[in-house]
Amino acid sequence: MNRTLIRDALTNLRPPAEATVAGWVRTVRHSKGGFSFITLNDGSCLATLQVVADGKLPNYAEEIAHLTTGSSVVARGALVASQGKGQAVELQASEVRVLGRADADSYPIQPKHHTLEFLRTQAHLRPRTNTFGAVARVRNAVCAAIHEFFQRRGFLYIHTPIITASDCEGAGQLFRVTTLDVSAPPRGPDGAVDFAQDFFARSTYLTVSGQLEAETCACALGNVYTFGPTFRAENSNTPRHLAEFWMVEPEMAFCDLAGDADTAEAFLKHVFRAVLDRCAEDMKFFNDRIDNTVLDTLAHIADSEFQRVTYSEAVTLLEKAGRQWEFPMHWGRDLQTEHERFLTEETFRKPTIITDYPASIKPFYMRVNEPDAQGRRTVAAMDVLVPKIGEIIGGSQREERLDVLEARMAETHMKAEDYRWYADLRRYGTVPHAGFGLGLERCVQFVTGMANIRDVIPYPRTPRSAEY
RNA sequence: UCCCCGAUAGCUCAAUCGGUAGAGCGAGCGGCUGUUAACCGCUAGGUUCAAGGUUCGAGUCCUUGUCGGGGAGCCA
Repeated sequence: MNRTLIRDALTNLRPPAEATVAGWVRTVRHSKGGFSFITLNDGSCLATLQVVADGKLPNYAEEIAHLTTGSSVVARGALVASQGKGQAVELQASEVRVLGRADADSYPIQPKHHTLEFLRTQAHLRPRTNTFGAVARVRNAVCAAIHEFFQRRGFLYIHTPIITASDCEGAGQLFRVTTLDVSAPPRGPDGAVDFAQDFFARSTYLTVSGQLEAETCACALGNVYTFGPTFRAENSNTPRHLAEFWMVEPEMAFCDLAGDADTAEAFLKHVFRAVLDRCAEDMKFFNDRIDNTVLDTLAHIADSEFQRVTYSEAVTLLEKAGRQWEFPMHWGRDLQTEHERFLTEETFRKPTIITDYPASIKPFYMRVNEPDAQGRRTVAAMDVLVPKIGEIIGGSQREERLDVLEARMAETHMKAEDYRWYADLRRYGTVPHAGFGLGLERCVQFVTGMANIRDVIPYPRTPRSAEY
């Protein structure tokens, strides 16, 4: 069908102009004076187009007069200046074709306010609402900006496996992938399930991170990034966690922690600026209806330096804050949510990059720093914290020294043979390299102000929830 | 997984001390109107999440479970 997107009809066409539009009915107002106003949305933008259907249309009495919210419609006619007050232009229809009716008694999306919780139970229809349409468009703009940032800088987009045998130590619980009959799996002599008979002749899982594989590509191709789905079987029930989410993971050869942090900051600023520039209408909606701080916050961040502090400096700040912490802070403990929020929301009031965490609380692959003046051992790790969401990016410089890496693996009782391929990168032509991971949904949450991560992905997967 | 809160009409909510369930929106019908989530009138619509328990009597109190929300942990 050769149709005009409503976005283009509203912004690019200058009346009078002929146009055919197609979409779903938001509301209908009938006039016994002999015509109807059909408010049409096609998802191309937040705004709707008012279609005026004259009573002389051949299907007026039979179809148009009984049109309901949610019905799909194709309308052809002249785009003209509107006589009414709510809109600049409208479509004076010469033809209105009803493609599919929506029974008003059972259609769940009524022309009224619905709670986000209710709409979550209608995941297949909620994209037809203003909020979820806007989320979808902003999410798309974020993804486009992500690719654009890396492509402009010469990063290669690589694809790391979804099914993996490695568990990226410490990154959480795994979903097992198997074709074995779960009601009667083959068992070995010791009674344990014999995964040697499974599809891959070994235990396999859905990936929790493409980082280790991305490192192998970076250590050949220079700068690369992955952008794909990631799975965590953690029983996390919060507005910030999903069992299936999308992660962006750049990996850069010949790069240290400072370069990693520079890239992360430039990256976030690019994404925020792109959304402000390209999704003005949707962002105004979020600012008006969801969170009246998002526009100011994004504009401020896109133009200002991120705060950078070391973990040790952060601990000192927290100790001197003169606050009663639920979890008293001292060097060596991980930062709790209350500490991260204090730093990013109260102390600095902007995105904050915390670096150089104690080695004891971070995974084996992070590069070990020289001991500090007090002889404390840290690693070249960084977390980027933003107000309200908390950690939006986690990254590090990777340990490129074989002996140090092997010692760290031994410390944490890892099986060296499982990571032989990973150690090979250090065995043959090792280079300093660094990277980070961005949770796409947390980024979309931050940009839109949506409070619950389940509302920034079309079909959220969380514990006990995969209905659609 | 732990701690709090909640579940009543299609949706959003109300129901006093434990006394027999009500409104708005939506829907149907009628009226009116270049209307703007229109407006006015009428009508229909309920196993009060489930299972037990206390009581003459339970939407209301108790127990358990299910689901939802917030906080925490884990993290992105």
